[in-house]
Amino acid sequence: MKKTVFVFSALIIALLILFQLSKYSYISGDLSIEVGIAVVAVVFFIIGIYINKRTLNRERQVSNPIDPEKIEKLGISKREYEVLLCISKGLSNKEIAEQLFVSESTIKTHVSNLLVKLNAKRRTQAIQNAKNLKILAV
Amino acid sequence: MKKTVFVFSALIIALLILFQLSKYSYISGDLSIEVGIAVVAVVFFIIGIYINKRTLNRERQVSNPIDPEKIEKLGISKREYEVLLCISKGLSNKEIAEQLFVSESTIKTHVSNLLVKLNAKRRTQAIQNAKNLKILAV
DNA sequence: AGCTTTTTGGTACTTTAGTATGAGCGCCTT
DNA sequence: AAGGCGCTCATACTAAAGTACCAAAAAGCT
Repeated sequence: MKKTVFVFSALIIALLILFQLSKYSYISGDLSIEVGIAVVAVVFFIIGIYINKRTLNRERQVSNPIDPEKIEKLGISKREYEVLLCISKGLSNKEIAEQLFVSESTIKTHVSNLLVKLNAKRRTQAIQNAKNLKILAV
Repeated sequence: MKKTVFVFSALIIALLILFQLSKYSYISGDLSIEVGIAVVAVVFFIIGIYINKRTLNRERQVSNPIDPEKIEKLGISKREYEVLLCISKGLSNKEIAEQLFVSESTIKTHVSNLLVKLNAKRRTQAIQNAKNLKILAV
């Protein structure tokens, strides 16, 4: 927010400077009005692109956030979420066990708990539900 | 492409008109230079936003297309692709069979073929690979 | 320290997934 | 008409996945 205020202040100052420049150039006659207008046009063209890009990027981030609060609300623990990430990568229980340095039994327990918490019957469904709940990147 | 050319032509014409307007207003004195510049600024600001939005939208579409050619290239048949879609929805073989009005054996055959074609060991991995190959919406 | 939650692990079992193989049927192409 | 391809289905099997229940460390909290 502070940044936005700063940028807009700079913009207004720049505009005023341009106004003054155009006046001086008109009086002194060493710069044509067309050049001044062209400068203004280019500057604001770039500003338009810049601001729009920032806005759209923000929208894009907002449209696909992973929501830590929702994870907590579902009672999914840290370790369980790690397992969920591995499942979404397409790993088997054994592979997950190797990657997290625990036994396959442990992973099975985690997965079983995850399925209950995500209200799913299978791991593939768990992935889908998790994405709908915004706790996994789509 | 035609559209782009048309838009840019219109822009150049508009700019020329603005130039002439500013000259006339300067001569006749009934419009200040500042107003002219302000108009140019606003117009190009809007143009900047418009063009940028179009470009970003195009990028967004390009960044996530499902590529029918790639499906064909992998030798995935129409029916197999239907099964793949069901898998990505998190359905079990039995549920897919019911939805497509065939036996579970048939689905198993399709899935087995899909795993080979997608170079996957499990259905969850098949989903991931398919997304990486741009044949499933991310 | 005492209590709770998390993480870990096991056994025993059921269900689902996946493989291998064979086979019949319809459609299209040569 | 014959061969190729896609779709269908079955059997028999192996391998994963998932359930139920229990239990003991480990970590966090008050």
